[in-house]
Amino acid sequence: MSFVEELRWRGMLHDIMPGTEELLNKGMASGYIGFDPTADSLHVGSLATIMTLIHFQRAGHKPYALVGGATGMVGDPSGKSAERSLLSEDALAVNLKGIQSQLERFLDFNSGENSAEIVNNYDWFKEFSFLHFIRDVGKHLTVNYMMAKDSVKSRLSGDSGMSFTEFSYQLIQGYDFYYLWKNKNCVIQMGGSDQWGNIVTGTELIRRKDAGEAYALTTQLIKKADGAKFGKSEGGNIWLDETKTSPYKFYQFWLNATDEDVKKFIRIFTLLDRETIEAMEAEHDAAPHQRALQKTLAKDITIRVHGEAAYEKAIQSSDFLFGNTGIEFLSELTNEEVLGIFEGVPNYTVQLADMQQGVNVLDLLAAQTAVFASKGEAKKMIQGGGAAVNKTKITSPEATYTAEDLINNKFLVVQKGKKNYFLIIAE
RNA sequence: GGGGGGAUACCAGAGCGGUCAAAUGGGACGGACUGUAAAUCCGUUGCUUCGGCUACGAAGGUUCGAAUCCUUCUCCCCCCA
Repeated sequence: MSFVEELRWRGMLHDIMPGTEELLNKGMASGYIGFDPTADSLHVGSLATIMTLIHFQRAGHKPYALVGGATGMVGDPSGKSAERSLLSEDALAVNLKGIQSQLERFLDFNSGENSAEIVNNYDWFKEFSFLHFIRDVGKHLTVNYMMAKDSVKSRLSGDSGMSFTEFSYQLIQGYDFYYLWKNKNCVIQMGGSDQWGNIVTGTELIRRKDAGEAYALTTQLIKKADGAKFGKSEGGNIWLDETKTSPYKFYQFWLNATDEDVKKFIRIFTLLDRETIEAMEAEHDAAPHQRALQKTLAKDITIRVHGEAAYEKAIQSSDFLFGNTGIEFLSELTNEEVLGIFEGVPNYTVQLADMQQGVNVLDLLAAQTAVFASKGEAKKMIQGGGAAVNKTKITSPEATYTAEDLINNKFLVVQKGKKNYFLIIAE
C-alpha cells in the first residue's frame, strides 16, 4: 500500500498538495518533518507526526527528522494568540538533545538507501548572516504574501500584536525546506495541519528562487471525541520521557481512552493493518467491557516508546492497583517487589517514629506529604468519600493512622479518587 | 491630542456601601452508576491551630463598615482628530 493510501485509511490525512501522491508513487522520495524544541521531551501529540514519518519510511521513502535548533530560537507563531517568550540558548541545547535522542528510537537508521537521518537547522543557519538572509531569501517573498497566512493574520487582528521576530518565522522554516530540497533532494515536507502555511511558504520559496517543485502534506490534528485537547491527563502533559511521565502512567493514559477515541487512536498510533484492526473492533463491540482495543493500543505504544520490560511492569502495577487483588497481597512481597509495583506512582517518605505515635490523616496527607494541597482540601475529599488508605475508605478527617497500619511495617497505599495512587514509605 | 468604557476566583461573567469568601455558566476534581468507558445525576472548587486570616489590577484615602465611593498610578478596549 502506498504511503498516502496508508494515511488515508488511517484517517490521518488532512491536506495534500496536488501532484504529491503521483510523485510518491513513482519511487523513493525524501521528505521531512520538523520538531520544535519547546521542551526537553516530545509528548504524545508529537507521536502522531512521528508515526507519519514511520509510515513514510515503511513505504520505502527516506525520512528526515529535523530538530529546530534555529527555528526554536525564533518561535513559531502558528496557533499562538500571543507573543511567546524566547527560550534561553542553554535551555534550547538541552531540549534539542532530549528530543533528538527520542527521535532516534522510532526510525530506522540502518536500512540502506532509505535510512532515516536527523538534521538540525541550526547547522545551516549559524553561518547565515542577517544581510545575506534578507537578500537571498527575504527578497523572494512579499510581505503581502506573508501577511496572508492565518498565523499572521490572526495576530494582526488581535490585541497583542506580533514582533518582527515571529513574523519572520515562516521565512526561516521556508528556508529549511529550500535548503533540504537543494542539498538533500528533499521534495516533500509533512507536519500537523497547523503547519500548512509554513510548509507552503517553503514550496513557494523553492518555486520562486529556483523554479523548483516541492510538495506538502499535512496530518489531522488529533482531538478527543468530546472536543478536548488530546494528550493531557490530570492536568499534565503526557510525555515520552519516562522521568516526566512514568511508563505506568503512560500505559494508563492509553488504556483510559474512551471507546469512541480508541478506534481513532489505534489507527493512528499503531502499525496494525486494517484487517486486524477491523476484526478487533468487531470483537470489542461484542464485549466492550473487555476493552480489547484499549489494551492493544496501550500495549503497542508503551512497548514502542518504553520497551517490553517497562510494559510488563506497567501491567503488573495496573493489575494490582485496579484488579481484584486485595491489599494483603502486598504483605507477601519483599520491599523491593512492592517498590517495583509502585514504580512510577508518586511516593512520599515519613518518619517511622511519627507513625508509631499515630498521625492524624490530615497531617499525614496534607502536611507531612503532599497528597493533598491543603488540609482543607483533604478534609473535603475525605468527607466526600474520595480518599482511601490501603484500599479502605478514610471514614473521617479525625482518623489516625499508626505503625499498625503499615504494610510490612513500611508502606501505606493512599488513593485520591479511584485512579490516583500514592505510596507513603515510613523509615 | 480630545472624549468614553473597563480591569472581579482556572476561564467567561454578575455584583456597584453592610445580608459578599463573592450569583451563574464552563472547566477541573470527587461520589453514585459502569467496563479504570460514554452519557446521566449528585457534591466540591481561598487558607486556617475553626478564634480568625488573606482576597475583587496597584498604592493611598473617606467611612463604624468598601469588590462597591474618592485620589493617583499601571494596563486594556472603543470613538473622534
